Amino acid sequence: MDARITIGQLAKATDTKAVTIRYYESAGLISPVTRTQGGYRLYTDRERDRLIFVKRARHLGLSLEDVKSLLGLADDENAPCGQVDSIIHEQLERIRSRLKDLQQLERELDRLEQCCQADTVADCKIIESLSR
Amino acid sequence: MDARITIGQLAKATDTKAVTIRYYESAGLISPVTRTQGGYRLYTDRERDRLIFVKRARHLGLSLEDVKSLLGLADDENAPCGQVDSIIHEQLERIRSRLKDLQQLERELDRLEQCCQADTVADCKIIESLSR
DNA sequence: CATGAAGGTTCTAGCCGCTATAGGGTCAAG
DNA sequence: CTTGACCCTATAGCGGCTAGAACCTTCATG
Repeated sequence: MDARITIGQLAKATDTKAVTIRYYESAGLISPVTRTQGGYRLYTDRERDRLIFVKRARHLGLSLEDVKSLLGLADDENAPCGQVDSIIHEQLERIRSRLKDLQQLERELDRLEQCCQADTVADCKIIESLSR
Repeated sequence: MDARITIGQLAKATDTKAVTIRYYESAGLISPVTRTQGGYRLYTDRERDRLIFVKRARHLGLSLEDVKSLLGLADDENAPCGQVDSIIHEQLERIRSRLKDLQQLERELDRLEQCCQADTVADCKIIESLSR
């Protein structure tokens, strides 16, 4: 119980790279509970869970800053849930906005792709379209 | 005819920032035709057109590297058009792939947003879902 | 012709989220 | 005690800009 693992073991257990874990530490997300005399970072299950949390949140496209906020909120049982909601909501809005942009882009590229049947650049409608 | 303009005038004419133009130069996209004795960059209509080309291509989400290739191709009337096509085609595929990812993300975030009606973090389904 | 504002120059560093490299030190097994 | 796998810190790089410092040029005005 409360076993200590090294960064490499934590990395394997969470499918993260050790360098990334250290980077998260520098960003204030996850710290080792302690270190060996030689300076090796040591973690417990708690940090493993925390790292899994981070990975899930990152998978949602949230910034490290947002993930940090979520971790802070998760640590406080009595914190109001509204802040969590709004982080998720804002992310959803960002994603929807990017979706719109990309859909527009897809249409433009698709149109461009269709329109060129030339052999050389001289007659290329794509180049023409970019030059106007 | 063949009037020379400074970087600030070029910037205004193309709605680009001067720093960005210099950055494009450092990236090998657009150079001034000449300089004043004092070292000011001077451009002509040709560079203005080139910069507009760059902006349009960037608007399609293409990397500066791709834009550079397109510029090179556009300069050579006899270049085969296939390379242009494939740059556009690959970009379209990238966009489609990102669209898929973002649509998936939207679904996940939407589900998450729906599921939390709690007051505090203790009962928050979002936090729970991230912690599992 | 001198002055001063507006605009130009180069260089360096910062943003995000890592990733890679160099040059070392530590740990546990044999 | 040696070996080899692992770990440490520090620094730089990616893309596509953006911001700032410290300085220089240009040109219209008095």
